[in-house]
Amino acid sequence: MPITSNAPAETLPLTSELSAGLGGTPAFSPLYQQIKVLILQSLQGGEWKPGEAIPSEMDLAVRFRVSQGTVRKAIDELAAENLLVRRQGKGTFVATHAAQHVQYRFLRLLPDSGDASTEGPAERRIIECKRQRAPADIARALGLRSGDAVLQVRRVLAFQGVPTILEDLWLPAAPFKGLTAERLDTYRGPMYALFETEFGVRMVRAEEKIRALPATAPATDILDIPEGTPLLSVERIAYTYNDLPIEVRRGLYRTDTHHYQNSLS
Amino acid sequence: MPITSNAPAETLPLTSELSAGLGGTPAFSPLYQQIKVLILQSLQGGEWKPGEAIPSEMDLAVRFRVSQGTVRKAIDELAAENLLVRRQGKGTFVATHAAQHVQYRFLRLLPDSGDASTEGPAERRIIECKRQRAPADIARALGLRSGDAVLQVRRVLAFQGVPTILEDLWLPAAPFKGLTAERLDTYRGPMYALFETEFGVRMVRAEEKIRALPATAPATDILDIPEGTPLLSVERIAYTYNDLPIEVRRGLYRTDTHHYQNSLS
DNA sequence: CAGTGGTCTAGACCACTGG
DNA sequence: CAGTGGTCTAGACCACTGC
Repeated sequence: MPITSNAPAETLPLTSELSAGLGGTPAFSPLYQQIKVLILQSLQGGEWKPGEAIPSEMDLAVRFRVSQGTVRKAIDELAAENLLVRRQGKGTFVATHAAQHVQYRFLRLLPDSGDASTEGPAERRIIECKRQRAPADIARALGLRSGDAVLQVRRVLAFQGVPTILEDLWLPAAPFKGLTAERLDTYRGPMYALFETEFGVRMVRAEEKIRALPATAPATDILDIPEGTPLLSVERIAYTYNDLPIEVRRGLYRTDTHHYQNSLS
Repeated sequence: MPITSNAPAETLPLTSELSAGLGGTPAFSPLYQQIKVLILQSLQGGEWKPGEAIPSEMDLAVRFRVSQGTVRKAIDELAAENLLVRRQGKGTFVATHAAQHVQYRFLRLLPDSGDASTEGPAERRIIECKRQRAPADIARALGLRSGDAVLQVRRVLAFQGVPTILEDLWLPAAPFKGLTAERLDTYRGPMYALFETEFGVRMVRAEEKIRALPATAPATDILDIPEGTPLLSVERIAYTYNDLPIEVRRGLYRTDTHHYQNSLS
């Protein structure tokens, strides 16, 4: 047990300290959970960047003054949450939205026949990217004060020439200072990969609310469909480390040749 | 290592035997994976029924002649797949669709405001349950020959008096022999729980394809909505053990007061 | 209090990767 | 070949449950 450590290790994980809170719940936290938090902090602080390898399990065990098995369990959980990727014989790497074998990790829309690979990459077009005051609902979702500055992006995704997705995004202006339509247009690769490399913001997980809605004003033109055509409305809130909401995205999906795929278990 | 076992243990897990396949791939399989398969077979064979406790880790370790840690890792994975449920201090239990704190584990439709608990349980009405020959697409999805007998069930779910979901189900007739509208009507609890207790069929996972469609003939009447109203079309294939498809379900969801909720990571 | 799952360790060995 | 993650073991101890 690393409890008796006196040499300056790192941030000493101490079960006893954590347990010694105020009256309430004992708040017992296993060692590996504490290690997990420490690793998380290093990820968050940018000590290891997306795509890079983190130190080996043995190195981390020495650094945190615990056994390899304990580090292992911490990494196991982080890998299960898709924050880290293990590769036998090579190392453990920080997950990234770039250079993954799937183009868009959070996009669940697939072509009805054949697989996505036969379809080729989506064609993207940025319609606008402007700075504005946050509407009340967006501010609430992002944890901002109503009226705080946000960036709004509108874009279209097309598959094989057919415009299929119209999306509006809202991002807090502060962390994304300098984001322009030009930059979005010229970047090759997923938008979330650009966010990682340019702004150090990594999208970790997201929640989506899905509804069926009739097509109205701007969507009918942009997606070239008759008014009232049923569309899939996908409202996403994406979170970065520490469950901090960092993006609101509202998408309208045509589902005449594609479908939203979901796995339940 | 249990390789040298000569006393009749159970079904001796032998890495070497598995590796000794034909030329092709070496097909190395860790011990814990082999234990996992053995546990899976016991689940499948009904040795432990849904809701029951399986033997303790130590008992299983003795039975399979491996260490507790190896059994533990096998159970960990089965628990991660929602086939088993661990309860500290009590034991490990076979997962069940009955008596879970969520009413329908596979239903992702939630009320827009408030949580599902404030809404109360769904009211259910069976419209029909008939035996027929499988249409080609259903037969294909279920791995049957076209024309094989299937049961078709049509039902409506209503929330607070508002009919919201119209569902059609197809089940292979053989395993569900004796299923009637009467039985479905009188059963209290999720339909999947009835399938477990009455027919020994446990739904393990499912895939859903989601689209937006305009309401047409039967749905307009049953859900009491105008023709053309956008509805969420949810096509589900549910699988039992061994990835065997066992149910096709086509649902039409009203999403004016509810939404389909999904988590991405 | 006994029995269960949960944590932690230490050490041995295996499988995979790349130089 | 060395270095990495992956497997397996054995044993000690902890936390939770229910009798």
